[in-house]
Amino acid sequence: MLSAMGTEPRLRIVRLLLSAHPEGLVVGDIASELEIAGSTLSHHLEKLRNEDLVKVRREGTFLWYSANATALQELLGFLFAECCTRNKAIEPQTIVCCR
Amino acid sequence: MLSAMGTEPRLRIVRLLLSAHPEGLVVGDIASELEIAGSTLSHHLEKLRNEDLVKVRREGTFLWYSANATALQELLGFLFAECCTRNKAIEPQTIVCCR
DNA sequence: GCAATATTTCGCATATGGTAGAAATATGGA
DNA sequence: TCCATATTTCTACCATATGCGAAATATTGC
Repeated sequence: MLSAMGTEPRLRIVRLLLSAHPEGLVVGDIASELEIAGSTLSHHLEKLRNEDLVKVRREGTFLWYSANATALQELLGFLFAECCTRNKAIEPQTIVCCR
Repeated sequence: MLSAMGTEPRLRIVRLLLSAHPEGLVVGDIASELEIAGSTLSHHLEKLRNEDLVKVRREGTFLWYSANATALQELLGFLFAECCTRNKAIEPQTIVCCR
């Protein structure tokens, strides 16, 4: 997952999808918004799909991509555990300000 | 940072350093623990250094590498903001169980 | 079935990344 | 100064990743 989000184009895609959460966006709209060629975008979406970071649903000829909150939660949970729980490298409060 | 931690060898390095936090480890010990050739390890450590994910201090002929908590905090904070604050894709409680 | 639109797959050029041996550098001590 | 040890730099090789145009596939409506 880190690797999949570790390139500028794909991080931009994920951020864009998050900002349109939970509906997501149609491929064409992602392409025009981020100015990525269709074939290139399709390639990146495949990688995100492989890591389950995005979900797809078809609506007619359109494919709606959306961020997969569950996967992001897993990733965030893993990092949080590594840094704050399993080891005490970071204080939880420095990240989350939940009461 | 995502990219720097997005390869198996480097994620292993970071996790190992976290488990030895805050003292960290000497390069040679990282190499033998993870069974990575010295030159390869040096290459990975450079990438982690470039992203400020690790800190180094010299002690005689030894270099002690340690995880940079501040950088990890930034990364975690960014992801948390993207998923939980800026957008409401994830509920904070699902990650952190702080009272 | 055919046209129109959306998206993916293919093919290719180029670039970047990982690995590791050998040589170079750095440090401390005799 | 010279030696021993730790680590990095150099160099090369191979695999994988990126980007994109063109062609292929999928879906709907007529």
